[in-house]
Amino acid sequence: MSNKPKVSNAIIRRLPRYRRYLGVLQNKGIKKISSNELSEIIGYTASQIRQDFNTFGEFGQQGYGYSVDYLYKEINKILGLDREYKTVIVGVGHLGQAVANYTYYYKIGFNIMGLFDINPEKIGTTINDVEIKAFSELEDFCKSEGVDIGIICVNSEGAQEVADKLVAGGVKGIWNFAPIDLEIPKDVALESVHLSDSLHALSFMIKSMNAEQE
Amino acid sequence: MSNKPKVSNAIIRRLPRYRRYLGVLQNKGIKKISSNELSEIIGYTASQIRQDFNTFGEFGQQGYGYSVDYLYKEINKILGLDREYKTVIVGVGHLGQAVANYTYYYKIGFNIMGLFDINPEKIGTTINDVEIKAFSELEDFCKSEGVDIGIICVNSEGAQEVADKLVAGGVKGIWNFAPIDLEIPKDVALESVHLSDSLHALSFMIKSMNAEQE
DNA sequence: TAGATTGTTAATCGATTAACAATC
DNA sequence: TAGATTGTTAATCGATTAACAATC
Repeated sequence: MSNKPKVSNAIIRRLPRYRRYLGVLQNKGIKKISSNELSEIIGYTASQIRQDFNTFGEFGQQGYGYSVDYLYKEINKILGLDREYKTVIVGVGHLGQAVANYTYYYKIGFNIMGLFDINPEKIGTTINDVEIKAFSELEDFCKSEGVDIGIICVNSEGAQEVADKLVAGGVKGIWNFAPIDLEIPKDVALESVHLSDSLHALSFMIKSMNAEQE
Repeated sequence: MSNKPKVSNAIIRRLPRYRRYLGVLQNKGIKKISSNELSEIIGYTASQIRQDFNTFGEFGQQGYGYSVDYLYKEINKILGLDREYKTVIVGVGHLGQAVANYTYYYKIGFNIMGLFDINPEKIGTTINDVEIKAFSELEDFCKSEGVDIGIICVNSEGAQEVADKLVAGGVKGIWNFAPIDLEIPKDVALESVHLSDSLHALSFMIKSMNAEQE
């Protein structure tokens, strides 16, 4: 067991954002950036940026700043994006298809090995050359293919059952879009996108802003 | 100008979750719940739950607990869900359609008044009886219909332009699914769902868990 | 009334910011 | 070298938790 200090959730949420901004800088051909310059565009304090990076190592050079290319590569490594993942999508409604096309389009190392649904009319058809299979085959498929990540795009009623099959199939992480908090073993990573929660937070913010103007 | 203390982001993110759990309790026919019982199922400490609620008022009764029905209704009010919102969706790809069907299906006060796209083949067709219109009509439509919320489901290249039109059209909030941080006036609420950031956070968590087992 | 549980103040904890020595 | 900027320690701030008086 390693004794790395646990990385706070706050930092975990900022890391992909750093990556995103560094990607933009890289595309612009910018070669170096200081914590102060990055602070200007990303909105975190320079101090926080340096603290965040130094949680994982020393990526800068005193008097100079950070090399964009190097830092981008290092953050990719930190995020575990220096490898590929085998994924399956369960539930091929609009959301499932959106996610399927999304990961397909961006080709970023999350490869869709299989699509699963319970609708007999969908089973056997394909999306981006990947065939839609019956839900009953999910667990065996995950085992035989060595699937890393299960993406849940079914409704809240079916989501826990899907999660159970994915866990039984040996996935290491679940990306959940059903509006429910899944129960899974603590050695399986879980990331939920609760769209309704997000919309309700927006509703709250709109209300708060109106209240301020009174 | 009201002098309500600004509600922290941490609380804003917990509120929809309280609502969700209270909805489940309500469906189960449960009439009262104590902060301790709620703590058991939602995972926050009882102390935090009481603190959160008391940010907005006194909703409980000493010696008894909280009435599920009453608390649910009050949290709805706090979130601004005691009214309806007029929305438009810009970008009717799979994600836009997923969101359209989602809000349509749950019928929760976010009414889709219009759908917009730049693809001439889609313009004129309908989804759930709502016609897809040309992007060029967006601003005028928002003004004339009094649209409250704009939902951005276009790619990152077009997103800022869409946001500008929505703001010009007078929307009060933007729900953004493009993987970019939009620049909008500070009196317009912005909630972004960065799917790629979410997926990358999952990747990080998977990596961290593997590291722990070493 | 007695027991239970809230509302609220006080204490603790963790995250953010500031400061500055190290060093390129 | 001198100036700039990181890496890192110290100070501050805010959020969470604990404790308990109020009260139903």
